[in-house]
Amino acid sequence: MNKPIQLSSTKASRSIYDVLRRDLVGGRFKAGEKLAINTLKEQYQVGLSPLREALNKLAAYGLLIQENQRGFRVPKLSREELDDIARLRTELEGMALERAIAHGDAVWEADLLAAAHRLKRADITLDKGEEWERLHTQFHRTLVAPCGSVWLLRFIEQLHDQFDRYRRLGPKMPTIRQELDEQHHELVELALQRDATAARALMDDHIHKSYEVALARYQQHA
Amino acid sequence: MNKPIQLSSTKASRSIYDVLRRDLVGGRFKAGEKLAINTLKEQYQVGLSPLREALNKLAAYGLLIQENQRGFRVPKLSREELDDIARLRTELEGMALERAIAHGDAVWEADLLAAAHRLKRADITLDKGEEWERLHTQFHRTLVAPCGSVWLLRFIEQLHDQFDRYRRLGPKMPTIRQELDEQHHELVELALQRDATAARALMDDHIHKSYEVALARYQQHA
DNA sequence: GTAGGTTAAAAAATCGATTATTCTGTCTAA
DNA sequence: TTAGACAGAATAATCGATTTTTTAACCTAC
Repeated sequence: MNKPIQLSSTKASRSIYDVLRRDLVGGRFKAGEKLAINTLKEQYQVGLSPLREALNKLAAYGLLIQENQRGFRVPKLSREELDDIARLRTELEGMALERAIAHGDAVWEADLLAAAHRLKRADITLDKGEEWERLHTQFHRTLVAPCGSVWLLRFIEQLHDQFDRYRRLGPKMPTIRQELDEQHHELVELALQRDATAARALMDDHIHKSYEVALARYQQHA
Repeated sequence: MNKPIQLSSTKASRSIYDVLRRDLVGGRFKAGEKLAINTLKEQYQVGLSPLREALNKLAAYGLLIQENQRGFRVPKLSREELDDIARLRTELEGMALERAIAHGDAVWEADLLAAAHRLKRADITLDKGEEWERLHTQFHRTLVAPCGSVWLLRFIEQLHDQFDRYRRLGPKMPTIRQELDEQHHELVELALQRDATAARALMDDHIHKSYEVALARYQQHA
């Protein structure tokens, strides 16, 4: 981290939260790293106040650790936490999927097909950049959207971000990655068939496969 | 809201977050109310920067709504949201309780007895002020503490705060309140007996009774 | 009489500078 | 030689003032 990153300007100060969140999830900061506020200020070309407010929000969200009078730090990663996040994500996202299948209407079906299609188009190009990540997140969000619980969706989104921090540091593993891509379409099919049990089982497996990708990093080094 | 509230001083600026959180959960602000930052600044005797950072954190936590360039607002209350919070709290706190009963050790047993005892002492005095609330929260936290999931505990705490916003606006209902007090001891007994199924069932009922207290407010007016 | 536009007042957001705290390296004493 | 304390530098937190944006009132034109 040492060069200016974003100058998308026009109101950038308001979106500094989104940019930082994206960069934190994307692993542009080292885990455990201490954030030098003045450096960030220059890198992101924002004032101190908006920056500090964004950092405070990110700390409350769980993407940063705020230490007494010692600034902000990127949370460390651990296998224990990865296990925790994966397990809880399985429970909550499974729960939400069942409810979404029970309540989703025709609009949802259309949205789901559209989200899956956009994701598939991005799969094909194979470069899997920031845009693929966005579409992938959007797909999973659409899948559980009509679950009827605002708070459940909120927690799932938070866990998703946490999980992605780990997953995106994992190795390529093209076989598993391709299986994961295929599962997205299978999830849509099961959802449209309103087969909650099968859909939930597939979601469990989907998260477990992603978990294995993330876990592979710990089995290599450390 | 129109008089200075806290002058506990010494480092008050750092704890403005805690004070505001307590006051928001405790219902000292009207639901839907717009917070006038300059007024808050005077009421709580803090500077603008610490105050704004606290408000930002509270917004990320879900106790405030942050509107584009229009400051902060206390979230509205609705029966639909109360249903959502109660249902999700039942699921998550039940899940955590089962895990805690499976993993809790002897230290936990002692902590639990202590927390229940302190709460009972406070029950007896019957005035049910801020101190009772603190002990009550602490009791429920102790109950699920050894569940093994940092993230689950985090979400439960968040939901607990949200739930309490509603519960504390409910009517007296002394009969139900007394039943609730008694259930705390029964929960401890079942936890010590490691009867996860019965404990979870009792927890479901416990939350449901609290839910009825909170709900009563909507059945009266509105 | 009302809709749309203009302007003044209020409030929120941001900035630049100041203050307080923590960190780091060095010196002294046991 | 090492532990502890001190001083200076670096950094975080806070403050007061400024800028920007929103809100509300008023005016004009249709």
